[in-house]
Amino acid sequence: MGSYGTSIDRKWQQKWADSKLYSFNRDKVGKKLYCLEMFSYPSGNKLHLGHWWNYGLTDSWARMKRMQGFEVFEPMGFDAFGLPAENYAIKTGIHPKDSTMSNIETMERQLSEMGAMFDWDYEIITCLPDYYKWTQWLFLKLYESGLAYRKEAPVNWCPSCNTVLANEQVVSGACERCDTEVTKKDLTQWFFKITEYADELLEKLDDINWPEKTKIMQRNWIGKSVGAELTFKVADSNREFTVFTTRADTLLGATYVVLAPEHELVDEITVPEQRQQVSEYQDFARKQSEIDRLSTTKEKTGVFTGAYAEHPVTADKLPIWIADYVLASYGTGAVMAVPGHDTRDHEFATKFDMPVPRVVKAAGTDVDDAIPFVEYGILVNSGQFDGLTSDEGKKAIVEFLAEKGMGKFRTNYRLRDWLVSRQRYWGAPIPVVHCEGCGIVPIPEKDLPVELPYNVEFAPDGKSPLAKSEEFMQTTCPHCGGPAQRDPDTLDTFVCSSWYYLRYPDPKNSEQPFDSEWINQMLPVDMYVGGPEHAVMHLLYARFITKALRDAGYLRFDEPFTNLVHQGIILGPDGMRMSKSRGNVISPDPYVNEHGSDVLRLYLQFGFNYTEGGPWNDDGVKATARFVDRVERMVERLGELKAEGSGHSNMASAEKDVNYVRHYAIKGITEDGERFQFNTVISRLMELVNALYRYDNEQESKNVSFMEDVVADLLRLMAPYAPHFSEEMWERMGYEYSVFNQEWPVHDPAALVKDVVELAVQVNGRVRDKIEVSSTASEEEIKQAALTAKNILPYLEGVSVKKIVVIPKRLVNIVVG
RNA sequence: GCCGAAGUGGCGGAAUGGCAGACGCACUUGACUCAAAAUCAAGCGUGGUUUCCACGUGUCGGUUCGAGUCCGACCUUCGGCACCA
Repeated sequence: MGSYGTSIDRKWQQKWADSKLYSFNRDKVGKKLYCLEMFSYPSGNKLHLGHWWNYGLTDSWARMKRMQGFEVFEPMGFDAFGLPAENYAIKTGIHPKDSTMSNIETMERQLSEMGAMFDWDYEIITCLPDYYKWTQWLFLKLYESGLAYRKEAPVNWCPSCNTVLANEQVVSGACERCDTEVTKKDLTQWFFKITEYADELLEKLDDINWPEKTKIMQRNWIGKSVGAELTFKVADSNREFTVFTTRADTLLGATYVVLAPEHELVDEITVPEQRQQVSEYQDFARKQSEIDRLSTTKEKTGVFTGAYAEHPVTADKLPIWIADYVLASYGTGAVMAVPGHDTRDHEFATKFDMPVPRVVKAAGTDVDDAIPFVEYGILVNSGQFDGLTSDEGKKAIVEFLAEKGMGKFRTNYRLRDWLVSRQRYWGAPIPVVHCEGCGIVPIPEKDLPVELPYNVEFAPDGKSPLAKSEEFMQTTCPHCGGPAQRDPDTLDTFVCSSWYYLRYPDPKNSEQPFDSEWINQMLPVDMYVGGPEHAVMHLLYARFITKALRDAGYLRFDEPFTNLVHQGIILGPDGMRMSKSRGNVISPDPYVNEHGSDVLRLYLQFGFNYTEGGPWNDDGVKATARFVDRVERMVERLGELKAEGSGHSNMASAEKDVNYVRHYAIKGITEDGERFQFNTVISRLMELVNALYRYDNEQESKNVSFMEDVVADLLRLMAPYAPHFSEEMWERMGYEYSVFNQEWPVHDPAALVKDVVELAVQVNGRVRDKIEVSSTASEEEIKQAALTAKNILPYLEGVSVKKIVVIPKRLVNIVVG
């Protein structure tokens, strides 16, 4: 057994700390590389393998960058507000602050044992007043910019617990605590106007180096659609409503209209005889989740209101229905139904026995094809618009209505404004007061933070916990000095995490959230690494906040994260997501204690694909422990050989072979490490070690100084991936501290040129023989060698050669027929 | 349901459209050992008539001299769906 283990981990962790090896040198900001890992949420009491997977492996990437000459900034902190701590408090009576701070302490210890380059001088914890003071400041800036506003919005409501539920707490339509059926309730809540930035959020995706799939998801989430808003009058009434449509060309095919069950007009227009049915249907819709409502396979439902709308062109009477497939939150909450040309409308009309006229036909056909026909084509049965193409028709119809003030072109987004109010305790208080005389009054910046009181009642009883704290609620109006009440809600924790990357480089600043001059040098983040579960929401919110602060004059860059990588997810051994309730959470501690931190790190790197993850299985941990021992034995062996003092100094073919593997490894490790492909990095290290062993075993007389050069390169290459161990070996080789101050090796292309290369020879795509040719052979020489290869000749008898494809250094394919 | 991915030996996983299975695990055999462990060496996709041949990357079809890789349809699993973070 080798000597590597936790005592070597401790030794180097201590030395790194004492020598401040990883302290960020502000004078070198010109060479800065801001490497950020999504910070941890301290809900469980311990770090699990998923954290290691994210932080440990990204740290290896950052270490390589450091050796390549970058001044690496790699901070760590905690996203400490949130629902789980509050639920835990309701269950156990332990205060969220106490449980959170104690979890953080444990996690800090475990993170130190990982041996990452975190500079703890820059730690941030979002639930502490010196951080959330600035989260509140952010709210005020958005408010000043007109980007924060209040409106009514529904929340999940449990009538039995009398409380607001998170989506997570609703289990198949029922409250997770008491199993009562969950309904919706409207509350006035704060929103951030992210939709104002919809276009920029869409366009600037082109400028950032993110996984393409993430960009696609964001594009789809924003969901830009270009269309028109058309106005319909309610018959025999002075009321009217607008619909959003991308297919104004099909307007003449509209046979009815549908309002969302929540649409404000529904109660006003419903005729008495339909009232009961309508209100029952509204209840039904209220209990459904949005995902259910958007299902395209479930049977369509809906109810007639008894009222009619006037068709804006023909003045025909169109029945007004309500149906759950129309959402209040998208477009105008109302649609014109064109069953001949829309799949959902078609299903609905068929079910309720309504006519299905056709107003668009495929260009160049007389016979109509599928119904509904959802493609573009030529307008028919559309009166004055007949014969126009769909594109021309859209334009003509909207312009025709626009003249009458009943239509306009309009772009609509699927993206909705960001609801930031939470009726919970464990979050940053919203920094406004409600004054009877002055209305909503923001707290002046100098009075921040609005501190979260420690003593409150968490029990769910229909009120925000803060609303029950008199001491917190009663205050004076900063404007008129009269009595006022604080806002009892707290901010969504996504607000805390939407700007933390701006605080990290300047975390102790008590005058401002950050020094703009400094932050404009340190940002944007050069590499951001976190889970794919954050592909849309967190990343979109952070991008929005960056843009909002830029426009408020605090930042000079447009995008917060230049490069992004998503690590995959390490599942429990059962293939399910690790969770306390499933009892499949794997702790890194036993592995660290038994084998040392680096063995776990190496195994995670070697055993999985970083962007895919997979179920945990520790069968291979022993293998990486063995690899580490193998390297240690090679270092010892080299010591013996040096002591013997024998050997030679030639670079003969045996040395050249080792040198090839060495430079192949340097090239591969540099390239694969760069793109987070750690499993092949470790493979290349193993191949290099295997080559050294083969050389040592097979060569009677060895070139010891050459071997030492190779081992030195091996340790440099291995250092990012096994930092404690490599540092120890580096010291044992008698080299100067620290291996992390060494320059990253660069491969020599000449060492990778082979004199003779082997080519596969195929006949009609099947490998039939192999030939060896000089690496400088011409295409003609290669063809001749292939055509005369021993095993090829039988395949050429009685057929003619039609074509020969030569792929240099790979293969020759002889096509015969 | 919608959006986005992924499916390769007994297992983890490699493969700029170019010899599928690198590197490991497990297993088998040999060396060393009184023995075991450790270590070292060799073998290891399936089938067959075994210097060779056929088959083989979720399923079916297509493009190509050549497809794990590109295209179309489908199946399964995973991530997200706006109050878990």
